[in-house]
Amino acid sequence: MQIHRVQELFKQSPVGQRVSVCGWVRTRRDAKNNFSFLEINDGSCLKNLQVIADGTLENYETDVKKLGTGSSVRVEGLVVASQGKEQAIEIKAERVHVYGFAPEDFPLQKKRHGFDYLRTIGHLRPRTNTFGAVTRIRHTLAMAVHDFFRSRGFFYVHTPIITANDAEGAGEMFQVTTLDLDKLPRTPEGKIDYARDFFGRRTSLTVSGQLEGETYAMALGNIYTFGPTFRAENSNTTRHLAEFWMIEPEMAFADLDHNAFVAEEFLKHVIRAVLEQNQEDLNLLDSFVQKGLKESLQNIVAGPFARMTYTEAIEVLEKSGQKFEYPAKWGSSLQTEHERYLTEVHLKKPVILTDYPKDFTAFYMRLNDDKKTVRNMDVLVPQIGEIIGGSQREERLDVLLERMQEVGLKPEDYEFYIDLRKYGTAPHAGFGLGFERLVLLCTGMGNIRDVIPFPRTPGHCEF
RNA sequence: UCCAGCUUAGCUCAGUCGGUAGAGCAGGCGGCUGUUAACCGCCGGGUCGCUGGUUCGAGUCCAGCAGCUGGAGCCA
Repeated sequence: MQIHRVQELFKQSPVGQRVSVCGWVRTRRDAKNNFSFLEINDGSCLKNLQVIADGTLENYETDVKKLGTGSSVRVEGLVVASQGKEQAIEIKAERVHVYGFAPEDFPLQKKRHGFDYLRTIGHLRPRTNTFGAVTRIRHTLAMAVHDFFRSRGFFYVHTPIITANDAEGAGEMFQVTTLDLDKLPRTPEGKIDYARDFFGRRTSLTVSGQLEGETYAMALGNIYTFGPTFRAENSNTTRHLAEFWMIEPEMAFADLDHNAFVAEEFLKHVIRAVLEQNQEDLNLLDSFVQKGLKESLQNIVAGPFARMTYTEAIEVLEKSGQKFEYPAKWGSSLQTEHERYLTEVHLKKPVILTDYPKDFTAFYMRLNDDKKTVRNMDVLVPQIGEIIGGSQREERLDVLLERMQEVGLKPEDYEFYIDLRKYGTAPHAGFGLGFERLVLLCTGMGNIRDVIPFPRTPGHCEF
């Protein structure tokens, strides 16, 4: 017999049809008249399916009356109009097969749990309403990312996970090695002999696919990557993970204005997808996790983002009359408190900040004519802060080499990157977006560890 | 890494002025009901994070340690 998904049953309301549903019992309520209500969740949607199981079932006393929260069942029966108010349809069971009981020590109760506790049972937390909703929204976002780029002619490029370059110094890297750490081979000078390592050289997990992505943009035009990245930073915050997924488009013959345009369109596209496809899940999160979530998402897609240069932003902050712990002044980086003031108080919407001082930006960002700032951008959104960082890349070989020297990078370590400027260079631009931060924004969840199925943070690697 | 806070039953939490621990939920038993985070009654359930100190007496005050959470920095 075909297995029906709960979401489909609610959508189609096939009253009178005989169906089969598999899922997990959320709660059982026994009625006196020798029957029980079972609420079954199969993960297809937030709502549970109500099942009427009565004493005529051969295993009513032996099995059905013992079904506790967490048990897994297959229910076969007739779809009928419900007499109750909370649902339009329910199943009158003709057969209830128990795959597995969940004993009384099942850690999830029918009540709400704290997210910290749920984090300690990461294998069971997907069975809660909130994590089901977050997982479905994460899925919608991932699909919408591919949908956005495909519909605009971008090619999906798989950049390497294991890398031999240290990208841009974007962060501390996890080393990849097969050397025996107890018996490290040494060179005559006493250094570790990486020539004898698996790849014959020192390698790490990637911190960004951007540099490799640029090589394909300089051939295929518009490309994007969407894959895992790794940073060994000792960051203990609600916005950082050691393993996270990043989306990095790169566009040939594009300048920063176009880059900003695409970034804004992109954010609006994926948020619209969630607003359209996850209404029930959003309602749950809006009422139990973050009040006003839907409204703030609608606010993001409603109007144009604000645009401002770094220099203008500093002026706004200086004139704000606001007392900051760190006063804003030209030449120093924007603090979290500054970003929050701009998006949440001053503008009350997302803002794209551009043209930061070169001193605290990456070497590959295109130098402006003032020689003091670069053509970069940060997209800041209320609550989350920086969600996108990007730039027009430095396509002029001589300027790039000068910048590398300035920040102490050796050209021989970036030969492939320099070749792109040497042979048929072209203006190009791109940005990077932390996928989990996007999920945070769209779910209203407060901690990034709760929007990725298996979070990795300093001192924590379960499963 | 720095700063602050928290740690009491399986879970969520209360615990006053320092006087040897309480509720709800979950679990068991019974009742009631087309119920819907069902409801009512009864029962079982505790190394109060760990170590030490102050005190006649510490869940409560002090110190150290551990874990967790939040904020900051680094960033996506």
